[in-house]
Amino acid sequence: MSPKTKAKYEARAAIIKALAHPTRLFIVDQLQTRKRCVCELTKLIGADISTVSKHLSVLKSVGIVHDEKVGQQVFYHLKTPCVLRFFICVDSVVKTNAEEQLALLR
Amino acid sequence: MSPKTKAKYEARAAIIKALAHPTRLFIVDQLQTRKRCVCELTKLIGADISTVSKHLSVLKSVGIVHDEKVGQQVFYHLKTPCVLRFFICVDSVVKTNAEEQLALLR
DNA sequence: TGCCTATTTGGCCATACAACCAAGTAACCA
DNA sequence: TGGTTACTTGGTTGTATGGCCAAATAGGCA
Repeated sequence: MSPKTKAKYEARAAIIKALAHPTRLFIVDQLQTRKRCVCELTKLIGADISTVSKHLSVLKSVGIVHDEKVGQQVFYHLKTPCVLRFFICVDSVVKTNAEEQLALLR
Repeated sequence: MSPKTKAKYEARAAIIKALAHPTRLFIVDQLQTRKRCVCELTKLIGADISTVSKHLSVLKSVGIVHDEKVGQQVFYHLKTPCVLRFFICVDSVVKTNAEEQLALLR
């Protein structure tokens, strides 16, 4: 693989890597409808606020979300809603796997 | 997050995690046109064959690729081509990031 | 059968990740 | 100004990942 090709796939992988965590996928899904502050996401997720803050900074660093400070709160919103389309494909893979698993039991 | 919700996002994350590596993204891209054996992919990638084999097993374990043994060779093919659509969105994120980076320099 | 080729698996090591707690920063309010 | 709330950052620890080498497995051919 040439250095140029390698760099291309590394750039892509960095974005996908940022999505490759259940909590971050949940966050992306929650931001689908509206922007939310860290405190709200923390309540929904049920982890330490520092953990949630770090997940958000991962998503922000690759440009998937954007943040906006309003008073003492920081609101995050989805910058690239196209990532939501991932779910459609991913869910179809999950479903196919489950069906194949079932078929094996017959 | 309820246990059920958590399980849903964990299942999704497992699929995305399998894609979150430059070499595996390259493999998926290469399988877009036709199935290929491990040896061919190994040449294209330029890593140890054991490394490539492990990457393929990661993709296989989550149901993104399928393998088929023909003689001494094992051919892998893309089982869920919808993952190729990820690239469109991901590349747009990469491009936007680059543009914003440029804008900062002005 | 015995060798050769293709691939997988196990072992090892270095690095990266995710979680929590604790400490630091920033904005608002009394 | 001093306290409170909201958030981020640093530190630590355990676990997962990715790479290579070496060994094991499997199919084909002499």
